[in-house]
Amino acid sequence: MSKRSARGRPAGRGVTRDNILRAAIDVFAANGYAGARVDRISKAARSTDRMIYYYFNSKEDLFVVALETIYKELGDAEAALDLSGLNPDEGLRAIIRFNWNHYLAHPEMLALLNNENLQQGKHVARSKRVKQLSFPLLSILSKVLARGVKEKMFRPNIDAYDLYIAICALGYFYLSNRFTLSAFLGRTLMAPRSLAHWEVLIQDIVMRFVSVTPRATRASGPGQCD
Amino acid sequence: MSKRSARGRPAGRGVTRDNILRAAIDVFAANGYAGARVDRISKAARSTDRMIYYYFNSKEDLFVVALETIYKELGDAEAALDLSGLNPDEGLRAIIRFNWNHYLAHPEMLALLNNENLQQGKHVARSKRVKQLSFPLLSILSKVLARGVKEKMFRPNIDAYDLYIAICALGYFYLSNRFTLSAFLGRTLMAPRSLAHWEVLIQDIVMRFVSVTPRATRASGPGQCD
DNA sequence: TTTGGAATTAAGTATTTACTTCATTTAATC
DNA sequence: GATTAAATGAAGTAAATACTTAATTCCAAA
Repeated sequence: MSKRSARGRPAGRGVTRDNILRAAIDVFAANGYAGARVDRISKAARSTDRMIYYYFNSKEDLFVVALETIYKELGDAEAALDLSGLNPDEGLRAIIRFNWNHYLAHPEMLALLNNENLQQGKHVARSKRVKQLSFPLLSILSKVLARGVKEKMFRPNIDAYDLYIAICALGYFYLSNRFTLSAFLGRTLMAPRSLAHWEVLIQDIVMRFVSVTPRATRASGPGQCD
Repeated sequence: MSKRSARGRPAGRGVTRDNILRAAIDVFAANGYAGARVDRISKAARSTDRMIYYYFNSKEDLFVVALETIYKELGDAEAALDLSGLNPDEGLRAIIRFNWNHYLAHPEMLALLNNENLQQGKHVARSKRVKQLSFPLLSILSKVLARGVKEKMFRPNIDAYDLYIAICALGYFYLSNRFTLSAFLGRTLMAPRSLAHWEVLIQDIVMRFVSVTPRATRASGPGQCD
């Protein structure tokens, strides 16, 4: 229990700021905007309340930056996605898996977005930085779709936006609503087998929707694992 | 602006209690559990803080009852669903539409469930009353599925739970995340045309998934309306 | 070596918030 | 009409909470 006697400028530049931001994402995700307490954030960041107002202006501004951060991380992850060398079928499957795995790896994102929607998106609407971010996945999806249509693998007239929303929905809802779903269905949803099963199922549903010929879908019985 | 001078037992039995409960559902839905203020609930109910603690023990207990209430209303609506005389295809479509329209008609439900999931389902887990409620839709879905398989319209080995989650996901996410989705996609999602389009799309996606022969799906271009 | 400013600590403050105490009033019952 | 208990009003209270004021320390450039 070493007493932190350091003052002035102990940590490297911006380290405190980043600690606060990370702590804020966690605490906001765990407690919601209104439920998150400023002093809990500062404690989790091993800093003080004052520093929050020093680096960010207010609790609300901090929340906006937290939102922007997770959006930026999504955009970065999308940009790193490489689909070259995949045919439309495998390309689309890769997109679906990417989406699913990003949600799985970033539960804070789901929580923050849920919060933002509970507040009717008032922060996203205001944030200019979010609007400036780029999210390549949608255009990647568009191209894969078009390629699949050209190669007669996918049906024409499928809207990329619609498809994107459907892909997100199937993954997001399963994870975001796992607690009420679990209670409701009396089923465990987070076991590795269950997760792997759902990952396959999402792909099957989407591929069946876009494909011209309903190719033999993989087994869909519960508990499928790799 | 009649000044309410009444005291004692002015309103009919249980009216105040019900006013509070309705107000609580609204305020919890609009602000989240932590963001909801007791005095805002009492004001919205045209009552006083005191009455909240008289009829419900605490803010938390009130939230639990609010949850139980919206769950009960879902169960009741499900019980009123009549699918007799429909073939499996139309039966499943009716189930999907019912789900979608229930979400659409009860936005408070989505908000409350989101909240509950943000709190990791701690209230649903505790509530005995929720566990005692009956939700007939799942068994209805099971039967429709089985009938469809028997009549060679649906593929075998489709899990009813999986299908139920998928149906919920496609509707729930679209509505629950409409604000961030709107900002993200730069699209209006709540226009009547958009809603009608999505209602059709959900059905197409699900029917394509379960059907043995991918019958001609209805037009999927954006902006479909009846 | 001096110094200006960035970073940090300590200690508030005014307000809000969930919840209570206690007296009071009305409706039903005898 | 008296009695009783359910229902309500008025006015608090102690704890939390978002945010400030102000003093202090360390780093880096001049």
